[in-house]
Amino acid sequence: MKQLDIFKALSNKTRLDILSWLKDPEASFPEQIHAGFEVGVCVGEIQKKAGLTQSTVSEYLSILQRAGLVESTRVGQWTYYKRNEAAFEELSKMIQSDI
Amino acid sequence: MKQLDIFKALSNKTRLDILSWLKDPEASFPEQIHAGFEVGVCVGEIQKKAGLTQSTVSEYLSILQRAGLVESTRVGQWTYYKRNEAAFEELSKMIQSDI
DNA sequence: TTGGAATATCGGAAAAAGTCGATATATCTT
DNA sequence: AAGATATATCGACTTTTTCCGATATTCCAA
Repeated sequence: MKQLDIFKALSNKTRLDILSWLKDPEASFPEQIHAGFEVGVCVGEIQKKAGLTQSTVSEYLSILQRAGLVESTRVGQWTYYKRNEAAFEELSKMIQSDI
Repeated sequence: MKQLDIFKALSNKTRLDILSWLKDPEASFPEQIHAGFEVGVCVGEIQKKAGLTQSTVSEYLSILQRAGLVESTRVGQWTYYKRNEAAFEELSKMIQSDI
């Protein structure tokens, strides 16, 4: 069930924080050297801000991605993650109609 | 954090089912003898439909209540639970603005 | 083509959630 | 007051989630 995966993905403080940071990357992260923020934010920056290990943050990002809440783009050795705003709109509507 | 409690409450298949049943009690439950559906549905009916033990369902309902998603009314020996629709509207908006 | 940097994946220990049966509490009936 | 019924709480066990360190993979640069 897809709903369930979304709610599980949102059931963790750090993952909620990450989503909120990605809402305004310019404000939440220092300048990125290798790409503009349009592509998203790379794992390393998110990891530093989260204060958890690299493996944990990588895992968290993939949980968010499997839930459809973020999208990733690989550019060279970096993977950039950004929010999938459409998913949040859908979620908002889904709560009004399906739940 | 309140958001987190809401998402945790929604991170369980049975609890999602209960919320959906409570959306249309007349359709989801046999007639209640001791009260109309305005007050909600009693724990026993929900338990039968969920197919889990009484203790588990009671616990689930209190998780939903702590998250603010349902409200309870005690009438005699029965506790009736119903949805708190305002909470779902708030949640829907919260997803659009806060998350 | 080798070394280094960024990310992903794997295996495991600890904490949390799911679920049960037994028991406690509250209320109704007689 | 006693027994019956509905619900809540407790203690235990199992499953899932959290989070780590170690290792694998991918890609870049010299």
